[in-house]
Amino acid sequence: MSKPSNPVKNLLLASLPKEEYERLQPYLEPVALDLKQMLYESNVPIEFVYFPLVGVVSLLSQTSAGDLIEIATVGNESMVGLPVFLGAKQTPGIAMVQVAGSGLRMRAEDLQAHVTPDTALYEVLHRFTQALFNFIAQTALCNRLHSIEQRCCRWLLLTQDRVGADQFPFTQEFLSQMLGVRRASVTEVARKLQNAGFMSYRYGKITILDRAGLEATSCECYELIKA
Amino acid sequence: MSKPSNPVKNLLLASLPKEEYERLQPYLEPVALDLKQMLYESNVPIEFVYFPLVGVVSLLSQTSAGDLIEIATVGNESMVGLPVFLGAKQTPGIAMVQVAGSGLRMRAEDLQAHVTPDTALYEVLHRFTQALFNFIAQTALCNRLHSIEQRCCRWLLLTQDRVGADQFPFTQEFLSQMLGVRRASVTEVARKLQNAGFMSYRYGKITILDRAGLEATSCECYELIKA
DNA sequence: TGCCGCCAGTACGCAACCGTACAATTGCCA
DNA sequence: TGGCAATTGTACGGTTGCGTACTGGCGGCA
Repeated sequence: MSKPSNPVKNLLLASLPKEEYERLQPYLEPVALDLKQMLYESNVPIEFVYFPLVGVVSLLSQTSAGDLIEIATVGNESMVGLPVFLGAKQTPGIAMVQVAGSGLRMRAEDLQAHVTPDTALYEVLHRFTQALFNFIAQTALCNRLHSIEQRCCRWLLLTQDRVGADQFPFTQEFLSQMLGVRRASVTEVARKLQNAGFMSYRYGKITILDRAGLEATSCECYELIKA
Repeated sequence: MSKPSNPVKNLLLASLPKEEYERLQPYLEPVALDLKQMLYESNVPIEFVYFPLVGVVSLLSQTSAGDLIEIATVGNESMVGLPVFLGAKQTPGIAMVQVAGSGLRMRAEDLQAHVTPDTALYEVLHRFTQALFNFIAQTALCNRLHSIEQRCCRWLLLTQDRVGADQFPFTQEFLSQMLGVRRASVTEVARKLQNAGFMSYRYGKITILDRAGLEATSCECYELIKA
């Protein structure tokens, strides 16, 4: 369908014309994305933007009390560091690696200097901005209207989509922080989902067994975000 | 400080150089913003973008069940119709007039044609996009972590800021929909706030009496959004 | 092999909020 | 002016999720 452009496994970069990708390549540097690594912190100038290849990155907001809440997640379909693109040096938000992987990074100055309005990447980032908007809006709604069980399923599905494997590591404690609920609540839901045969887990590792079951238990937000 | 540019009371337009504003003026058309008017609906192509002069516009998300939730509000400091700027014809979101007023509107095609990357407005809209991002992220967090009373105060404060008057019309039913809670819950909070002397109201009209009191009862989200 | 730190299971009382229903009040308009 | 619709007040039981605490299982590391 679409003309083959380049072999990079970040979909955003992969969508670029070959020439443009080659022009940007000197500014791209491979990096590991380590679990719980902070890609940027609250109100600290952003040094790099990241194009994930493998793994999942969470965008978080935090209260002055230190509570963290996941606002959206970003995978290999997009970029971490949108504020740079939008002309901000820093944001009140936080970006943290949720599932370890790897990516390409670019200095914020290079993005600003070389991703100009006449480039394809610029255009794509605009569209991605809109998509992220919809994601966050859906999260705000979901946080207000849906149960822990529903949000839990939504999270598992979204994460699995991005990881691309049936199994991935994370603790209930971690998930409870992302969802902004008690760890005990996650345990209860997890047991329920395991009893239903939708997933199994032990000691920081989860295996998805029945996506359809999870989808049925999740809220519509999952479908909407995916689309 | 800033050079006086033009007398328009939309702060976004007012920040433009005089020449640019004059260039855009032919495409701007004054309109009334009527209570509960839909400026755009879910997944319907957006025809106009709006620069509010007076009044408040809510950005909403909705579920398939028809529940509406307020995601952010927009006043005379900005523009309604960001998706157009970001290259989307439509969004799953909704924009509805929450406090009646007036504004200027521009056809979506005109915005796309005349607000090009070399214009000041383009640059400003980028920054505004980032600001709206922060707003929505804060809403998502607030929806998850804060009480109805806190969110109620936050809403009143934000709305008063935008209205610029101590008194403005709205019903508890309406507010309950914005916050995504029961009408009865709003009634209870409203009575509490009235007894505390922070506000008074009757029959669809509210008067703010003690901003400091509201601010103390509100969550920090108000301060953060304002900044 | 045994210890210790991380992780998950479970329980209990409690507060917030919901769904719902019905009554009381206000203000518009016929 | 009287009636009606819109708005607000209030109550009640039920559910969800919270805060907290304690227990037990797992696995790495000395």
